[in-house]
Amino acid sequence: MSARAIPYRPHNHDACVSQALADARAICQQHNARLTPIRERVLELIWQSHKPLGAYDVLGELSSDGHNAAPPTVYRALDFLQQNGLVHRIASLNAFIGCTHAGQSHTGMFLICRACSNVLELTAPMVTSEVCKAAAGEGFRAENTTLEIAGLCPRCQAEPGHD
Amino acid sequence: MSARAIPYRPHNHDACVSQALADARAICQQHNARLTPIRERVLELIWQSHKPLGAYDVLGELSSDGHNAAPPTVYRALDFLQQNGLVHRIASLNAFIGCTHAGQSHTGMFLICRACSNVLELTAPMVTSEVCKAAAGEGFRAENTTLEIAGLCPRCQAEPGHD
DNA sequence: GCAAAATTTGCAACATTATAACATTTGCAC
DNA sequence: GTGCAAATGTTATAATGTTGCAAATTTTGC
Ligand SMILES: [Zn+2]
Ligand SMILES: [Zn+2]
Ligand SMILES: [Zn+2]
Ligand SMILES: [Zn+2]
Repeated sequence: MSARAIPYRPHNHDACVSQALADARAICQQHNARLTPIRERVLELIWQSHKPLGAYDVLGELSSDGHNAAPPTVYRALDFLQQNGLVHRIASLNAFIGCTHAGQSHTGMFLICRACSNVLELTAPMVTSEVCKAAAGEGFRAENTTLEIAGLCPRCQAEPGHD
Repeated sequence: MSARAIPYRPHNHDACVSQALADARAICQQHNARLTPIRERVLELIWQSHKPLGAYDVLGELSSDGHNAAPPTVYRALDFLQQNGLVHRIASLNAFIGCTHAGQSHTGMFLICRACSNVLELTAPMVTSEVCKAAAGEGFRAENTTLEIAGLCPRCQAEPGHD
């Protein structure tokens, strides 16, 4: 059996953050999109862990920074990051998570642990194709898929309640 | 090719409502759950169409009824109906829709038309099994799946913008 | 460089969705 | 009927998200 995915094992999370920021800079350059300081800071905050973060949590962190931000500041930054495929919104949690497939065209599928809150984003081609098939079977043209799975991650199955 | 699903063709919607209410009464009896007048009325309101309805829309309709309800009344009724598998919450819309598979154990998959708002609930066993397979591949124990697909229904592909 | 245009940010108010806490009423068992 | 549990009423408040407009910044055209 293969190794657990990143969120499920100890890892150097600073490397996750650095990578995400580097990717973001590259992608924004390609898109001619401006990754301004606020946007970059919001992305960094979103990436502070593999747990999704609410908009008002981001707002709170910005305030701790000494940056006196209002909700629109955060929502606009999040919109920008979503537009550029750098973060995803988790509808079932009203929260946001850094995309681990930035730059790749993909349909995210999110495994959300109800015990530790960590989220793993997967691309599952077979799932995507079955979803399209099911929709097509009803004559429906699928454009955007929300696929969020709540449950227990491997760590929390073994040892409930840890971080 | 087979006929379109109910929401996508003209039909006697009163029959949808009657059926849903009859099913609800039967299911609540089985569960020893009390389908009180308010709960039944909320279910009926949710079923007024195949479009999802927000909690505050329900609240407004109750007020029109002359019933002076407050938000908790509606949310409690909706919780009850969800518990008993009679309605689903559409996370991506913050809205509620009548379950078309009440009484059957199922994982709902919702096709949401962005033009006319109608929602079709499907059960797609192949999708469910691929989702479980993908989750299991990461060691994740899936408990609850949110699967919502936005796009264009067959009618709106042919003739955009109608009801 | 410099003015005009476009984008981004600041800011205040507001809208929508959902819950908490506690009192009151209703249905049911005994 | 009394007592208990479930359901509902009521008030207030929390959490999430948006609108509209002004000020600042960046880009563009010259
Ligand atoms: Zn990490
Ligand atoms: Zn992604
Ligand atoms: Zn109908
Ligand atoms: Zn259903």
